[in-house]
Amino acid sequence: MKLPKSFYLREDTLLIAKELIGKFVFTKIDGNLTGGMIVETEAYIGPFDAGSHAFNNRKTPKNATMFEAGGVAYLYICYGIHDMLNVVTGEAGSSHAILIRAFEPMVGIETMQQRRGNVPLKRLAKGPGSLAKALGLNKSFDKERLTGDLIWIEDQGLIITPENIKATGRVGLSCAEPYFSIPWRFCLSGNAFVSKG
DNA sequence: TATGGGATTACCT
DNA sequence: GGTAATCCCATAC
Repeated sequence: MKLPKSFYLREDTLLIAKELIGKFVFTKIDGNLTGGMIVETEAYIGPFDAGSHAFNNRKTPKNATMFEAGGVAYLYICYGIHDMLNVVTGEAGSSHAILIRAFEPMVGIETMQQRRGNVPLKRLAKGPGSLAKALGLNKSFDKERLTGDLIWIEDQGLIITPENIKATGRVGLSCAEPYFSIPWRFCLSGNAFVSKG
């Protein structure tokens, strides 16, 4: 079943980030259904997190989407090249978000390979930039609802036990401690599609 | 109006 | 394992 808006509106973003492991993310763009099982996420707790765009409640036109109520997508361009898919969580104004870093391809693999340039299956959606590209997403999908028919996340009843979720420091940040090594990255232990570690 | 940096990836050795 | 590619936008002048 498609996750309802209430799933995203909760304030416990770290819990949601863990719960997203083993869920299924899909997009349907130009009639092409693509997606797979989420195996890696990172939490960004806006106001209290120097690694977040919204640290100290810093609000700009660029990150305004993070201040929306939960249940929308926040797409951000990094290094001018890579689009990244985030899930906004919490009530309006919380500025919490979760970066989807990797999924295991399941549906529409041919379409995703065309978008990615026929890279091997193992690299299809490994890493946030690759993932967004495989799903056909870019900044024009910023602020798109996750409860509509364009981008959504499903619970397919898969149970992931806590022992199978590994928490580590986040990747790619250049911010100061303790934010650099705080374990707010979650991945499915031993899964071959996790981007790192 | 000018400038610097960024939640990365891919390719070369 | 190291490094170049690449471009939007927030900040400063």
